[in-house]
Amino acid sequence: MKEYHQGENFYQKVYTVVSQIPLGKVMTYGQIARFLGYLHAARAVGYALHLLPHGSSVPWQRVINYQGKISPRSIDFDHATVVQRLLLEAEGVMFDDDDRVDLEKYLWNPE
DNA sequence: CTACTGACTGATC
DNA sequence: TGATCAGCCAGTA
Repeated sequence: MKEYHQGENFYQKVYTVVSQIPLGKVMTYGQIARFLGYLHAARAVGYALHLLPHGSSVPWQRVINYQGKISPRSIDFDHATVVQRLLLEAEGVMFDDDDRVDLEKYLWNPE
């Protein structure tokens, strides 16, 4: 039996990886997907985080896109994106003039 | 089961 | 360097 859609297992893996991102470090959606064995499941990773409730112990703010920028989710109510940047800055992550972070410096590579 | 969407990425223009 | 198109995975209609 093939198990193409991992379902909740996939989400759990995403949460587990994100939870292991050290403070002051960040990861990209694609990197997480590849780490889990999915080469192009970056969108699914973002979906998993989007389902994450507030108050969760998962540091969702440390997950950004490959450009090093925070992905906009709602043009109408993007308060979360602002909060995400503030949280990262509070952790020591510096944003440049283009609102991007230096992935070469802050990207965390899981073992 | 098919179609569309979404916190993405990589290739092309 | 910046915008556009297509591909991929999971979820919902």
